[in-house]
Amino acid sequence: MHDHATDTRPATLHARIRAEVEARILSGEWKPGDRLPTETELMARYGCSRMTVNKAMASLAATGLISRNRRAGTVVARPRMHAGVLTIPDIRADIEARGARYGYRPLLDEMRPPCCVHLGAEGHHLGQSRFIRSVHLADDSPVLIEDRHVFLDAVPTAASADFTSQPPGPWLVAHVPWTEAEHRIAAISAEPVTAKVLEIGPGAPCLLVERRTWRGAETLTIAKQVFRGDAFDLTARFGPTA
Amino acid sequence: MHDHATDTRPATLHARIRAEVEARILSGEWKPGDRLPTETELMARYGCSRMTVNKAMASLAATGLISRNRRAGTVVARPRMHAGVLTIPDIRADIEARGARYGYRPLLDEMRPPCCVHLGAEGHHLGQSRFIRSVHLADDSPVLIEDRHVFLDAVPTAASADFTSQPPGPWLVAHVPWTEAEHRIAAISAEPVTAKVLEIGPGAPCLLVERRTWRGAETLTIAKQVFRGDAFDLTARFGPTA
DNA sequence: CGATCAATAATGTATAGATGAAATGTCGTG
DNA sequence: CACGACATTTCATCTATACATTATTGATCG
Repeated sequence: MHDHATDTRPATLHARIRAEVEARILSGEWKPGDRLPTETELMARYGCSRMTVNKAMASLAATGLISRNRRAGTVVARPRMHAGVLTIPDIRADIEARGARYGYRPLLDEMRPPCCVHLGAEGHHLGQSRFIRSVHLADDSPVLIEDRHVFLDAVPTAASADFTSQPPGPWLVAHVPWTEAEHRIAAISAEPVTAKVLEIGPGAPCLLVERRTWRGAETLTIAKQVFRGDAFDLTARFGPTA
Repeated sequence: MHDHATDTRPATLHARIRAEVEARILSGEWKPGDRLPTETELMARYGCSRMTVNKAMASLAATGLISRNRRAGTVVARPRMHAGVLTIPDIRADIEARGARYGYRPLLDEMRPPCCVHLGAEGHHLGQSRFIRSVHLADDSPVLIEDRHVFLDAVPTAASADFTSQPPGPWLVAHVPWTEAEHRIAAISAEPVTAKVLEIGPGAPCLLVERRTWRGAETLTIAKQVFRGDAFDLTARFGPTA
């Protein structure tokens, strides 16, 4: 019951320092842009040498969690998702890159009690969520239906966020750092209702993307997106760490 | 002659060491499984302290390019898609995970002159390639058609590889380290010919995956895969570096 | 001949101090 | 008052050294 967060593994000193700093950032105690203690301060706090602190911080900088600058100090990096690893599908950028006008229209926005969310065999309890169903448009024609749950236990600030003009996706990546994400991608036939909303023939091919994002063991959000197959494709790029 | 590989920017000493070792691995000079010099040897070669060498090697180990063991030394890691960052779709594992029997049948295997490959607006010259068209089966029913180019300038050993019983995908990930990959994923309607091979109705939804892989600036391989939409979905998971 | 165990060689971790580079602050001059 | 030169602070890196850890190696012993 004490497994505070998975497990604190103080294997080595610099690993412990790294883990603690990381925990504070992921917990939100140190927010993006915040300056964190100087190496000298941490050195004093942990009673170790600067090299040890340096190793921990260099490691965090390598993964992109923090950003270090000479003299300017070390700050928590804003949660860009890349780390050079992945370009998450940014619908708006994608649409505008094709020269089309992006549009967003929320259809539904309601609170869902915990019981409403049941998926997978996992007994994981997912708390109360805010559920947003929305349509994304390119030049006024709908290209994507999105059903999204944002779990308020993990992201309490989402309760008061305004999703009438801004879709929840960009808001989340801008405000909430995550540690893990899973995408499930499939090709499906459009169901009649879906087809009507997307203005395509029934049975037309659609791209289904189910995305789930975690911070540590907590599920942050689950999204189910249905794209018009003829209007959209995903690209994911994996590159060097640089 | 000076831009040996992109650019050697010896910003710092350990970065330079890291870059040089990395270059030798990616160039194929040091192959997976090879033991590379000990820290003491590198220390002598670069005329620096062991800590500096250690920093470079630790960094490489963190990204998964090399594997380090006490006493046993450091070896070039076999190119798993490392770092737990991405689970590349392994068709065979996926099929067998569902309890089905995996099958592979090559349909075509020929050399293609350089001129045959033309894609994108890029003027990049892609050399001679080996082209393999194949079908992957689950319990003897076809689920995937794959068209693959392997570029022999970048992967000369592929010229003599045996792709009659083993698909080129697994062979490549086992033998060739890559630095960059791009996936383009779309939902399409099956064309009549494709539908016939996949034993589905014409117009049925299919998942199209176009994958392109680089090592540095060189294109290694381009694959176009058409999955039966009802039989398959992709999952990609991005997780912590641990 | 084979199992056991100690020597050894490699990496992993840590400390302390020196040096370098860059942004900030201060002071002096036009 | 404005602007440039210098000093200061602070972080980044490198060196040198020491000890810890661990798997291989090889010698010893049953």
